[in-house]
Amino acid sequence: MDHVEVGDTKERLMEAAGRIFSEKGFKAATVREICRLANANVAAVHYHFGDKEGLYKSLLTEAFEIGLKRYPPSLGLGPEAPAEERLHAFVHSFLSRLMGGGRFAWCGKLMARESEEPTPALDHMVERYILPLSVLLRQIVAEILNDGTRPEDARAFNCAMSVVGQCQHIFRNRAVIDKLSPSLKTDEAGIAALARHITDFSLSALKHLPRHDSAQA
Amino acid sequence: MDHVEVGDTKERLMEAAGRIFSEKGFKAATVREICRLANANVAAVHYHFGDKEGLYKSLLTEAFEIGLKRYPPSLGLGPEAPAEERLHAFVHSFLSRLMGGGRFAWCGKLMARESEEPTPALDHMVERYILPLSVLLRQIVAEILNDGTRPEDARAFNCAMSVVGQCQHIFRNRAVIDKLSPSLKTDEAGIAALARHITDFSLSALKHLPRHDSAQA
Amino acid sequence: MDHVEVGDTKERLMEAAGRIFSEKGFKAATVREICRLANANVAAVHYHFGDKEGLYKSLLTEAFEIGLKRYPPSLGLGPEAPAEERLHAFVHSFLSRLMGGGRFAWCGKLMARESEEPTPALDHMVERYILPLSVLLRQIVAEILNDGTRPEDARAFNCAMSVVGQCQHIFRNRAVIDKLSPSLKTDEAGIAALARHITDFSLSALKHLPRHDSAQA
Amino acid sequence: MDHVEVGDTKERLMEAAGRIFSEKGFKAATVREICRLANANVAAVHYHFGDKEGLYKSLLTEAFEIGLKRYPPSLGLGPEAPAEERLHAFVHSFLSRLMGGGRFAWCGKLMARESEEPTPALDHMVERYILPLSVLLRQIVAEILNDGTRPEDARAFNCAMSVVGQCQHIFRNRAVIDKLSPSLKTDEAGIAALARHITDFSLSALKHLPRHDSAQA
DNA sequence: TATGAATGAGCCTTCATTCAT
DNA sequence: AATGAATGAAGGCTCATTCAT
Repeated sequence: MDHVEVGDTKERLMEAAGRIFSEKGFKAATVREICRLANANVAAVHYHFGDKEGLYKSLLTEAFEIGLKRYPPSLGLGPEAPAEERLHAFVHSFLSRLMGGGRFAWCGKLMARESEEPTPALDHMVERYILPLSVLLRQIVAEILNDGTRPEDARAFNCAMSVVGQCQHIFRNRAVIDKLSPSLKTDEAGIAALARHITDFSLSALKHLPRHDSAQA
Repeated sequence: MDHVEVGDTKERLMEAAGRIFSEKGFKAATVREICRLANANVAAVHYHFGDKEGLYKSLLTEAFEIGLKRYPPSLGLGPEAPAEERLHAFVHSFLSRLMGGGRFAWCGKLMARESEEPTPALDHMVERYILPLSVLLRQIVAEILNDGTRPEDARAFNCAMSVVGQCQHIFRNRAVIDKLSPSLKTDEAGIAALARHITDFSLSALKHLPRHDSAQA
Repeated sequence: MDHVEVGDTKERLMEAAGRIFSEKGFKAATVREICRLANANVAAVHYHFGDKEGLYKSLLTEAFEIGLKRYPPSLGLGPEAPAEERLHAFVHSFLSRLMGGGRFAWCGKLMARESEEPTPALDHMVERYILPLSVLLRQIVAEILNDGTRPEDARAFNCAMSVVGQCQHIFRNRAVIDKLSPSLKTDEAGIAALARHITDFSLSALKHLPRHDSAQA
Repeated sequence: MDHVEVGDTKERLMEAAGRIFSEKGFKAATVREICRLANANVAAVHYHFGDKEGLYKSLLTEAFEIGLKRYPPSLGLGPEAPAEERLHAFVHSFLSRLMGGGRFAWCGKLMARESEEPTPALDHMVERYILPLSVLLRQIVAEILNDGTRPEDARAFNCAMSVVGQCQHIFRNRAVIDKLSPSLKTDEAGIAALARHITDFSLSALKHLPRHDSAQA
């Protein structure tokens, strides 16, 4: 990875910051490294974004905005599509955001990082982006459960966590998984296969989940 | 949290480092902060452990050793116990290691951190601790699937990932979950409830998973 | 204090620079702050004045020019007026330049600053403005002494320093004086009272100063 | 001026900081420059004093402490000595503190600087050191006035300001005075001569000051 | 065994200045 | 005549580490 070369300084800075922040986190990333990658002067960060945190905040908003536009959680399906297909779309898009390569590969990674090591910017992100995603998934889950569970019930929330947890797992444990199962690929086909498995696993679980699930909260 | 006060300097250092490293990660943690918490001199780290990384490595081994001793994945069950119960034990112990409080609360957290941001020490940890855990879980899973799947098959591996992913999820997304569902507790009872849900969800999935699962690898 | 709003860019820049430089000194003042106050672009300074020092130099000349025009050391008195009154005028105008408010409040302050932390521009200021002031005061002093002392004698010089020193004192020790004597005002009436005291003190001294004043130089 | 070479690092740092701060003021002085002069590492400042401001505060206290010990305002005279002599001692010691050379030449300069550009540390300095000096001088002045004026009266305060103002003047206007009167020396003899003049001027003033001095507050 | 002191590298930030338009 | 963008140097500060005792 040598230089980001497209766009004006501000764009190059965001692209570079996206890569670095998503890989190392806010603290461990350095402005110098970002600027080196963006082929820009250190002072440019402070001119365009005020300070390191300002750059991070701008980036975080863009990350959600771009990430959700590029891989929308419905993948084009309307709300009238079968819940099973909508679940698959949710899982597939979620995985793609996290694992996908290309120009905006950092978006999903940054979203995930912010969730694990929150900064003061998290509050707004939850309200604006994450809550709607959570609601959507709980609606799908409740529909599949088909046992009277409502999206706002703890039962639906727990199941939604089970789905999302599976999606994040490979992203969060990349190094370990590469060692345990070196042949597991994460190219487009690999992602598709993973999405298929997670969807199947979750569908199978939801369709037969015993009603006495003693969920709290 | 003011000072660690038990044991000699070396022990206090490890206890303190456990707390700090597990909360902030290797890079963001500072030797000074650890020493302040341990009520020790900055130079003590380098005397006892060579350098910051040496301290981290010593700690990591201890983390797995202590963590797995305190919450063994079988929770006392023998290999002859029903697979359903052994799955529950695996999940419950996993959650306890990550979320549990008390004297060695940092062990599980540190194990998880190392998996997400690997250091050169990871290789050894995988061989010595993680691989056996993975094998154990895949055996349980294969037994529950009961469709000819062997522990070393990709099908079992994927299902094992589905289980572990659910377990890690709440730990990795603490801040977001606290906002989405503020009433969700993680005390002992809360952990037990979560373990019940994850076990039920996974059992339900495994018992009805269609055979054509097109897993790769 | 928000923005300077009168005049074209160059004028606004000088007005703003006057306020900032006179309050903070050359080094501590920043071009950015001046431009913000002048509602002008950072580059404007370098366009109009070459660099920060160029702006300062232009300003310094203006400061003396405007300051001495606004509060001339004679306050309108002719050379035929009694020496006592001319001394009072000198003291009063000096104090007004330093402490007075209003549109050009910065002029006197800047003159005093330059005297304390000289820049290369000082030489010219001394020749053009300060020396004539010094001569004027020494003439007044010599006339009051009325013991054969000539304006160019060390005796007259020392007495002139005594007068000027009293005038500058309150300006230079504002913060301390405010604490020692919080009720001391520096509005127009306060300045007048101070001028009265300094004049009385100095007149009393000059009229009875013993002849054997062993002044050097 | 190359290096400060006596004492351990902390002492060298304070000596060097004394010189630099007293010459340039808090803002314009740089930690790097101080450390270069002290032949110490930049980090040493932060180790011994926390930060730049901590160094300055430590220094300021020392400045008053050392300065007043080296040149006590009474110069050894007891309170029973004639007021005229005590005034001379006050003036002479004040001048010596400001203009004197030698090992601790910076003490008086730093005291004066703090008075002109106050930092948050000023409050304490006023209470602890400056107020007693002010009281002492006002007692002397009131005694010389011998017209019923008490030390706490505005009349005494104004006269005290007149004395102190004369003392500070040469220090604050060094560059200008050097140009107006190049032959004026500030070696020990020069300081003594100046002290004699200021004392004579002030005594002459105080002894004949008209009673109607319309001083305010 | 343990520690107060010291160090050099690197951090984020701010500065006066210049460039291209 | 004026400006938004960009720059290299320098600012204070913190870091992990080492030294001398």
